[in-house]
Amino acid sequence: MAPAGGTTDDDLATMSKALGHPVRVQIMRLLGARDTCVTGDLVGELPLAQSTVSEHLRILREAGLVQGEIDGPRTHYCINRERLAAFKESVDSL
Amino acid sequence: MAPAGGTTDDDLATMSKALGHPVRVQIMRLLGARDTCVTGDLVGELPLAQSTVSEHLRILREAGLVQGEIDGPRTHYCINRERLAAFKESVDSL
DNA sequence: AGACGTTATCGTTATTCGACGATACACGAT
DNA sequence: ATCGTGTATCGTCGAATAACGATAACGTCT
Repeated sequence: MAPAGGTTDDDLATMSKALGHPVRVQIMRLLGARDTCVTGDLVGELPLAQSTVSEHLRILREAGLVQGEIDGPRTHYCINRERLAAFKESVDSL
Repeated sequence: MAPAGGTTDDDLATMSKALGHPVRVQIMRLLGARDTCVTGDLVGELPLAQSTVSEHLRILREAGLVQGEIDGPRTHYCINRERLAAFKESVDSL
């Protein structure tokens, strides 16, 4: 089975797992709406501790769904469009 | 945010979580290739105990991605196309 | 250099997951 | 009714997850 868009089934599982938490879905929606935002903004939108939000961002980042760019003292997060597209393609292949 | 295809973000998270394991992705592929198959067939294809496979099927079933039809002593599993389509739609909306 | 603001990491705790073997359940056949 | 076959469920154990507070790391400003 040729993996779609250079994405293996393990990648599909990893990215699915990352999306397998309501808060992380919400974070993706927030990032999609604003295109980019700082960690603190997300903390303000969510009823969670700063460290917890940071953890969720780490999981999304390690799955490749999101990328963070350090900008001085803060970090700008945005959706990794390329990876997200690859994920959609993998899901479509099911 | 209007949920796509009657699917909430929680549903999206639940289904993503169900797909968040390589074995379950593989099961979906197997079911997709054969259209339907009996639990025993899947056990034969996977290096896992029967009870473990049954557990994975339960998770996929509870997430709605798969449905099992009892046929005498065995159970035929097949992909729930409707729910899978709703899932794809939800993913596309990200 | 020192203080502040922002974010990531660490340590902890309760909960959930993944895998297995053993067992119970349901059905068809004898 | 009993046996055998195929599945699901239960109990258990180790590993991973989710959440938090506390703390460390990094940049910026004075």
